[in-house]
Amino acid sequence: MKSSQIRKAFLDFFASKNHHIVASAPLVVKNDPTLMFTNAGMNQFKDIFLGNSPVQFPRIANTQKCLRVSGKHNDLEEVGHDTYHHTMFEMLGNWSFGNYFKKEAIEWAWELLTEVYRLDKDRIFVTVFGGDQGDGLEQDTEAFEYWKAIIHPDRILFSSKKDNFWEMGDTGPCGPCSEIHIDLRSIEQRLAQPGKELVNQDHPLVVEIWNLVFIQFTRLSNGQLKPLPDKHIDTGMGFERLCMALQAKQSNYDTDIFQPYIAKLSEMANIAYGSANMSDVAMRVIADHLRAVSFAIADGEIPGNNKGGYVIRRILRRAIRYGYTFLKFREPFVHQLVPVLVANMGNAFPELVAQQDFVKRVIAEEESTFLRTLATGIQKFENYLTAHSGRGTMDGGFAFELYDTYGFPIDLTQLMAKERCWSVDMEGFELGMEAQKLRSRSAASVETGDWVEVQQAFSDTRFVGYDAHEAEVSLIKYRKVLSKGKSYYQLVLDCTPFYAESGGQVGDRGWLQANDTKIEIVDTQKENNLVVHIAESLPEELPLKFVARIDQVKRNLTENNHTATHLMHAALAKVLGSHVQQKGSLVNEERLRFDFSHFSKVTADEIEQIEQIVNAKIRENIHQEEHRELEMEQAKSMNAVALFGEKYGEKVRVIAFDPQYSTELCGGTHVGATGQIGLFKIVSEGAISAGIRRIEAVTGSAAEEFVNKKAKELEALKSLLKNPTNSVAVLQQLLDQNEMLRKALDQMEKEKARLMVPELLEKAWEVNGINCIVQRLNTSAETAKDLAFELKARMDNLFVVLGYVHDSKPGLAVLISENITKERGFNASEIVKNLAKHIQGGGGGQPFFATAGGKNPDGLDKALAEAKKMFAV
RNA sequence: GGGGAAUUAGCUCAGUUGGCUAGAGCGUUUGGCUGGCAGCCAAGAGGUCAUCGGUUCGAGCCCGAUAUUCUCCA
Repeated sequence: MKSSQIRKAFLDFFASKNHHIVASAPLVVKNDPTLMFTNAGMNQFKDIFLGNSPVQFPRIANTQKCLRVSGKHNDLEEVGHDTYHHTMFEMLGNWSFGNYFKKEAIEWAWELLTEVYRLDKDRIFVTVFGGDQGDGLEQDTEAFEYWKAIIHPDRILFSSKKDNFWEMGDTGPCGPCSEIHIDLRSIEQRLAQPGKELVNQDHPLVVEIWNLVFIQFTRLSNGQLKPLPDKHIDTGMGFERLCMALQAKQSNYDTDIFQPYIAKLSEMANIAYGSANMSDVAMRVIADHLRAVSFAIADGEIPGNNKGGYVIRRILRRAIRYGYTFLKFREPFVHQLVPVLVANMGNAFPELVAQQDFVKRVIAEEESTFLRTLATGIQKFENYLTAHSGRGTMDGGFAFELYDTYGFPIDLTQLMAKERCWSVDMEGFELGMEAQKLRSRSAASVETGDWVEVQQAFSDTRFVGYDAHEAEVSLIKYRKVLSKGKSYYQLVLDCTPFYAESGGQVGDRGWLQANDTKIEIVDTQKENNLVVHIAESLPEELPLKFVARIDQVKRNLTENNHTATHLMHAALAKVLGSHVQQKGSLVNEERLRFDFSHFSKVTADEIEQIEQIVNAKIRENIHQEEHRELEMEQAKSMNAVALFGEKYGEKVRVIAFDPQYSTELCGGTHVGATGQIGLFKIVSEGAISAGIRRIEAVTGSAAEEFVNKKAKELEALKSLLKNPTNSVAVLQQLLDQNEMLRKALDQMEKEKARLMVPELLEKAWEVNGINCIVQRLNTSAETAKDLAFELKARMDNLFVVLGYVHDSKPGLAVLISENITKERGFNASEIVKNLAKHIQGGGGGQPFFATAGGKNPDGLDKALAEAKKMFAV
């Protein structure tokens, strides 16, 4: 069975059991402060489990792309070294939200595995939760009974809380689970040791393939468990492992999910897979990481230096590093695998096909950046070895600096050191690392208190802000949050006119008022689907009912910018082409910022065209067309623009300004008619990373101010230039002229020095074969220096002391022919220091030439006199 | 969000306790030599040492701010 068929069979099976099949959520998580990437199939249903969102379909199944780089069983550094760890993987899952429970979950799992996939029943073992004293929980006899009806009790194992009790986090929904394991060893091995003994022992061929979680409790922050009124099923089956089992392979990497990349890599590197351990590891690493990185980029997470972007960068760089070291690639290579990936997975994940070029380009760019980083690191490394030759051990601090500051991988440092028979002080390295981690952690801790529930029976905050700017609301719950020594409160209301930050539009500000108490709301945000109103302080007595009113001025200005963003998005596609995809957006009351995929600078001409189109649309005063509750299919038929990497619900909202021109899926708020925007003006355009440009723009009075300021600046410049007809040419001429004059002046100074030379040479006197010149001048330090060097060129065996006063500051220059410094032991630096005492200064230089400056011009003659004394006739 | 670094010629980079008339290789220009490959020799041009301010007799170097870029951690 091919992997694509295996995936399809799963979805078909659960569809036949009345499950609604949903698309995989994006890999990149938005609106959840605790999570950067989707790391489990249940992520997109978290709000349903938490009770923040209503249940639309009680039965759901899907395949979900997931990414894990850390956690109890996942360390990035291990991926590729074994046969079954991955960064990105697919999780097949079926869900019940308050619908069926343990019986059906167990029976269907068995039916699918043994009747559809026809797995060998003798190879299957299951585990059941064995109870836990600390939590006061009995063993899960219910699950045990259901299993006993279909599988021999010998094959059922009871396991501890560690393995068989699932929790979402420190608090929240949780419950016992039941795992299905499969023994893929050969008959001989199975006879030699019963598979039962290897379950949960990290054996590569006795693996868990499916976890059935029975959510029946919620854990409170005091650690207690509270039974849930509605019980849920949450299952997850590792797709890659399932394929390994069904394709009778010994390793996930031997399945048709990974082999195409390995084959291609093997061809590119001209190294057969299986020929050497480390090259095999490298190929597995790259095959795995290629998938993770490509999917993340397609979902909008670009390699970068913080948050999710940094995770992606680390994964990609790890792939490059393995290719560099073990497959000897010296040019970007990972991006060449993207077409293979698209050919393989494009069918199941259309976003890959649509974004293929972009993904390829971003990866290629990151690859060449990293290869450059490696090159500078190698140079630093070599410099260090030369500077400390003979030591044999590299200082851990330096190794850390190489890693921390120059991004040079520590294992590469170790490898290169080993090749030279050096070692690396790893203790010192770890020390530096720990200090770094400590700093970061202490800077970013957030403490959240328990929710104080004021009212029950709550499903979803109703948003009324599209139509109203104020509303009567009641408080549902609130909590206190501590972050970086500051505390604030989060409030949840039954309904609200406050728009919560999302889709780039900032959250509303405003007030909650009840009789004489007034609470200021400084921001509104979303945590998953939960709308939280943020207040810096709360009154002692908290009323239950309020009038909620938003700051309307801020909202209006924000709407101007949001609508302008839509108009510009459409204009960009028109002017630049259809490859323009939104990659990020920020809309607040001051300006708008829009990131989009495009591979070259937007020219001044194009900017002008874009502004023209947008301003024309503003002047048309187009009325907003809003469709609040559309089926996704309907929206698509209207050609509404949707974003990759954005999770849309079953019902979507569509905003159009002239359906022929701009139609977008959007939850944000907009102007009633475009004329309100007044004026649109692009303020800046630039690159933000490979293949992504950023435009910032302003509207309304802010745009007016911007234009006026520019005009004033230009006026001021022109009037300084005496209002010429062609001010640019005049300015250029002025700059050229300035450069020319500067050089001419330089020449003059040198010339002046040269002219003084004969006169000075005449004043020279000779003592013991040394030609002495001591003279007071009226020049700058620069000229005196030139002069000294001119003299040196004309006369041998020279000893020169020149004194000068420039800008009412005295200075000295001492020059001695090099042969004399050596033969007679004179040192210009020491001499000048001595002489400088008379002018209250100090100085120094090389033995043959030194300068000094001072504060007291009156002492200059004294200094020169002393110089003369040294060589008195 | 918190650290560490970098910014010097068209490019890649040196510049060691502040004393520098700021260097190298590549590239470039000119002249000469030369039968191949990155040909050889000689001479030259090319720098407000990122920007602004400070310390100092003196700053490419020290201190502060800004900008841009790189990088690690969360």
